[in-house]
Amino acid sequence: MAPSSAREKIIHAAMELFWLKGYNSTSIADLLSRTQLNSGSLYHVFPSKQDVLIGVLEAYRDGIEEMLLAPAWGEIDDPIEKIFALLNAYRAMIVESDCAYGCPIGSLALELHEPDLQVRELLAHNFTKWTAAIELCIEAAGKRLPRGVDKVALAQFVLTAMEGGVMQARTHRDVAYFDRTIAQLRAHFDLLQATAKAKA
Amino acid sequence: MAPSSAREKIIHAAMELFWLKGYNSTSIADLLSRTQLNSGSLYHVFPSKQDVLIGVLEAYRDGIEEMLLAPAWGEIDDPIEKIFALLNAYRAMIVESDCAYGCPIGSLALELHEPDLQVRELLAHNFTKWTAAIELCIEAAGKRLPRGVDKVALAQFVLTAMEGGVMQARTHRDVAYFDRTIAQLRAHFDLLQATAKAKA
DNA sequence: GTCTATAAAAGGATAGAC
DNA sequence: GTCTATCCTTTTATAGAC
Repeated sequence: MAPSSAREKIIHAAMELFWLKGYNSTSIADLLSRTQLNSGSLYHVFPSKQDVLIGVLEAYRDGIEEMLLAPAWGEIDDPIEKIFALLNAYRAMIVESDCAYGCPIGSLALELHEPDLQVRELLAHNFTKWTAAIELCIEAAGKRLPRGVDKVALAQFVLTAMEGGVMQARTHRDVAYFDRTIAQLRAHFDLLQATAKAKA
Repeated sequence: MAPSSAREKIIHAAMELFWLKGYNSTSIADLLSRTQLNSGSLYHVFPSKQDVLIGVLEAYRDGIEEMLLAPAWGEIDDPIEKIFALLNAYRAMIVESDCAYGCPIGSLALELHEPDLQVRELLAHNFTKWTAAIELCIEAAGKRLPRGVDKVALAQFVLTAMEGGVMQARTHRDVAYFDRTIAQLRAHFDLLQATAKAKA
């Protein structure tokens, strides 16, 4: 599990430090001290700090199934429960961090005010992969949800609920803000399912 | 309308620059050049950069009615339409900024990873005043919403939808992401109203 | 309360030997 | 690919005259 190459060490450290401190507040010196590497090694692999950021965003993008979805879903089969199990995984991270948790992608998306096109597209792609996974659950729920429901919009709404709930829980340092958001989302799904049933 | 005192000039400039560039990416030099002041004047009023931040957050907190709610609501009386009129005001800011708009409070809440207690409480207070205004609308909607609805949770859910919608619209540089989020929130309110009506 | 000059440190990045 | 040393800029903040 210990990262081997210099590249892996740096990406590993940067994923953690960008998450804990943010991009601008993480210095190259922070990355070097954390990895026990020297600047020559870092700059040999990453010509600039932004290239580290790109590597981090690619790692999140490529690891979403293995790092996030698979652990959250375990043996859960029910597609709607998979959605709420994913949200519950975020809840666990909030609690574990004493409510300081922030979504690494969401935080970077708001911290970086004038990102290069490549960075912005990687942020967007991370969101798209996340919502695509939710869309598959919504598809799989089939007739339990109303016929005319906008599946894309509903999947994005789940992401909205996660991001908004995480932001408020973090700001208030109180997981109840997350819980109330998720309870509302659950109510929304329940109402949709009741609607689908009534029309059937 | 032109700010008079040094303090007002700095707060005015900082509100704009923190919003456009973020807190860490706005330097004291940026504030000085924007205000045409010298460092002596700034540090006479604000002993540190963080004190400027505190002043900015206080200004947002104290200006929420006049700067945000009053313009958004104009002559709208219907309490539920007031909620969506406020969200529509955010939509206008998104469009006006070519989808680079970020909520100034939400962006700061995610950019600042280890804020002082005073800063964090000001961020939280800004959110609380926002959701309190929504809560009043929900109260005013009275029996149009179901009896047992959690008004606090629903008001926070409106903030969640705004923040999540803004985040996605900005990241994808496409207002449609905001629109889809708000459409889902509208559907949620419609379902709640239908429920209230059916039980009446 | 505002001016100019400057300290003191941190930041990203580079050079050239090995 | 990695090492050490260092350049150059930016940044926050201070000093002391006016």
